[in-house]
Amino acid sequence: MKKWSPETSTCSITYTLSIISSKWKWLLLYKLFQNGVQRYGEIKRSIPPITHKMLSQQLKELEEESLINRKEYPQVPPKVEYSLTTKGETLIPVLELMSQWGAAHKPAVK
Amino acid sequence: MKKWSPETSTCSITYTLSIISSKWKWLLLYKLFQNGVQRYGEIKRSIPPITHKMLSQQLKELEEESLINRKEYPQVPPKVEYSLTTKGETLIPVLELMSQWGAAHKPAVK
DNA sequence: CTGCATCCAATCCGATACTG
DNA sequence: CAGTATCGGATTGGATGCAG
Repeated sequence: MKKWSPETSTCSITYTLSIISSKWKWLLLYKLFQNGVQRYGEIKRSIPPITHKMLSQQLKELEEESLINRKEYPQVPPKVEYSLTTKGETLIPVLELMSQWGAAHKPAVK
Repeated sequence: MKKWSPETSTCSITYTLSIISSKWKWLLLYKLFQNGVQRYGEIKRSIPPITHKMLSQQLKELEEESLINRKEYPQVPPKVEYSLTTKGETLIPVLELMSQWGAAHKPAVK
C-alpha cells in the first residue's frame, strides 16, 4: 500500500496500518507465529501463491520494522532463518483474532 | 490489493485478508465503530487524507461484503447514513486490538 | 449532498535473469 | 539457497467533471 504519514490522523489504528499495510505482511507474521523459526524456502513453500520477489521484499520490510529477526548462517549454500521478534510477538493476539474471524465467517470449505 | 482466491491456502487468516485487504477498509470500519451511524460527508471530514473516489469505492465494497449498512433518505439534497452491520460488529475486537497495538507502539506524539 | 465516470500518473507485482 | 535487479503489463488511486 501507499506511503502514509501516521500523523495525518490522531487515530491510533492508523499507526498500526501504516506499519503493516499489506496482506502479505499479516500472513507472513501469522506463518512465523504458527510454525516458529523458519527458513526462507520453508516460508516460500508454505505460501504457494507468493512470488520470490514479494517474499524477499516483504520480509525485508518486516525486518526493518523490527517485527522479525533474520539470522544468517555464514555457510555455503546459505541458510537464513526468520522468526518473530519480541515486538512481533505482541501482534499475535491480533493475528489470532483475524484468523478466528476468518474461520467463523468463511464459506464452508468444499 | 489484488484479487485473491482464499482457496489458495487452507489458512483461515487468508480469508479475512481476502475480505478486508486494504488499509482504508479497516480504518472506515473503525471510524464507524467509534462514531456510530455517520453520513457520507461526516466520514469524509473525519479522514482528511481520503479522497472522494476512495471513500465511495471502499464504502461500496464494504457494503457488498455485508460489513456495513447503507441507508438512503429519498430527499433533496440526498442524505445517506452508514453503520456497521451485525457482521461488521464482529470485527470490533480486531479493530480494538489493532488500535491498542498502535497506541502502545507508535512513537510519542510530539 | 452523494455517487459515478474518465483521464492519467504512480505503483505494484509477476517473470526472468544474474550474483555470491 | 537466499537475495538483488530489471522490464513491462496490470492495477491503483488522485484530480476533475457531470448527474440526480
